[in-house]
Amino acid sequence: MAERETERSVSQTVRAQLTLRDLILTGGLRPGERISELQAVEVAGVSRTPVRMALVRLEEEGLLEAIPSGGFMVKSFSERDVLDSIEVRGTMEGLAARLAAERGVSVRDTEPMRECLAQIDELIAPQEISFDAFSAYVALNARFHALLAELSRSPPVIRQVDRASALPFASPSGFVMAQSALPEARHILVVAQEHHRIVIDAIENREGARAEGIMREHARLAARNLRLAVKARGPMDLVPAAVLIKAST
Amino acid sequence: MAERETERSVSQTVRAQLTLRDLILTGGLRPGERISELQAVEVAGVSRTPVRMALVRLEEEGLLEAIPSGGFMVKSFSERDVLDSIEVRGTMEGLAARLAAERGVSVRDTEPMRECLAQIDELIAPQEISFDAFSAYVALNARFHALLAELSRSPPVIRQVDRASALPFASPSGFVMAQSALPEARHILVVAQEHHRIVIDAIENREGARAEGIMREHARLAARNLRLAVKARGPMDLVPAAVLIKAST
DNA sequence: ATGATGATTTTTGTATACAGGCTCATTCCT
DNA sequence: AGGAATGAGCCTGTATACAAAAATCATCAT
Repeated sequence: MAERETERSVSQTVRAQLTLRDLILTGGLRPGERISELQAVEVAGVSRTPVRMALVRLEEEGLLEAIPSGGFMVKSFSERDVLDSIEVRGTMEGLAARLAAERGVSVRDTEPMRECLAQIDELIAPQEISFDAFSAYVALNARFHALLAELSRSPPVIRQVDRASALPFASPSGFVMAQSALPEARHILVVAQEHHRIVIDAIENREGARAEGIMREHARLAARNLRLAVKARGPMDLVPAAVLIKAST
Repeated sequence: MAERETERSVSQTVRAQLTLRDLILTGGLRPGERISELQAVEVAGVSRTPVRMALVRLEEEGLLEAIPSGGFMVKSFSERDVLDSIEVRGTMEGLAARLAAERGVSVRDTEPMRECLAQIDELIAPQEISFDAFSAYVALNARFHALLAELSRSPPVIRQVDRASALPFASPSGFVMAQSALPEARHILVVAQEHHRIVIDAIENREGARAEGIMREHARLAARNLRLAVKARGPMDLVPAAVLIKAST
């Protein structure tokens, strides 16, 4: 009953996973809190089997932690954990970029990325960037990073990049919305775009070290955004999974 | 019935996971072959629920691949995939070493690693290394690498290192047994031990770049072992999951 | 008042039954 | 003879029932 049209064809497991993930990310469950399967069943509106499946998937995603005596609890992250997760993602993207550069790519491969680049250019051209433009940037940025990983042409590398980007706050666009309220917003986006441009240039010129280095630095932009957002004490509601980040001790 | 004493207390899920993993790694299932749950139930001797759980876990481990229409198949890897997986592992271990170096460690932290070092020294001292000594090396080497990851004191980094090492042929000791039959065997072990020594030295001296670089190079030793083993066309039976590696096209 | 112990109650782990979908083989039509 | 359609069998996804283990609460003893 009350099943939404949009979710009608997907499996119960996926539906439960989406529902529970959303619940965790919006703070419906407190970090450290044990997730009762029965409770999850009520929320998701499916039976225990797909709920259990969803919990396992969310654990591998990094949002949940297995309790030794059984069951799962919501994971909590220190600010340091978040910064390290970003560093891990940057390291993996650096590897992807380096391999792409070392192994060479055709102009045909980088074409869709250049398209992304151009579209982002348009978005950040005006002096004042609208909230909607930030949203559009998030999608475009995610696409750019996905394409970059694929440029490595290495399934194992792509897989690991994806896993490193799974945590909402570690993902390439994790803190973009958070910075939308910051005065430094446009500046950071301009710098990020410069990074995008450089990594493509480096890859096309087969400069592996340069490509790797710029992607690592690029990820650290997200780290800087986090620190700025924390210091400003305002835009944190805009960062996904902010509720999972426990106050620094 | 016929339940082994050693496996009596573990959960059915873990038992199924161990059984199926072993079956895959020893070639009981061919790469690309669909794993029937019913068939897995017979093999593991438990019901479908824990089998299904085990299959999901083996998928995240990287041994299985989900089939879009449902179910799982045994994953197959090209030689390039294996080499890339090793590179991923080396990159993550490099990150762990760099962070350890940059953030500093106490002598108390590196003490157990120095113990490992000393024990390995004893093992590889004789000119001829026995098969048993190789086995002992595998355990000691695994312990050293685990300790190194922990030196980063970063749960996200440790987690990602572990995931990168999960594939048998990507693990730090993946190709050690394979090289036991190689003439270059002792030489490689001596060089590997030198790497171990250097990474500790670098970390203690807070030389982040050096620590990172040496761990990357250290992982490439495994890559070299693979190539040697493939060329020699003999010791491949000793490498775990060799059956998953499809002949290079 | 505090700690321990035991019973109750909830929760998770496991097994199994059922239904829908997919695969494959057979057959029929062109 | 080749291809498409149809049907049967099997397989996976889901729900639910049952049992064992864990957590909680109350009661009793110190």
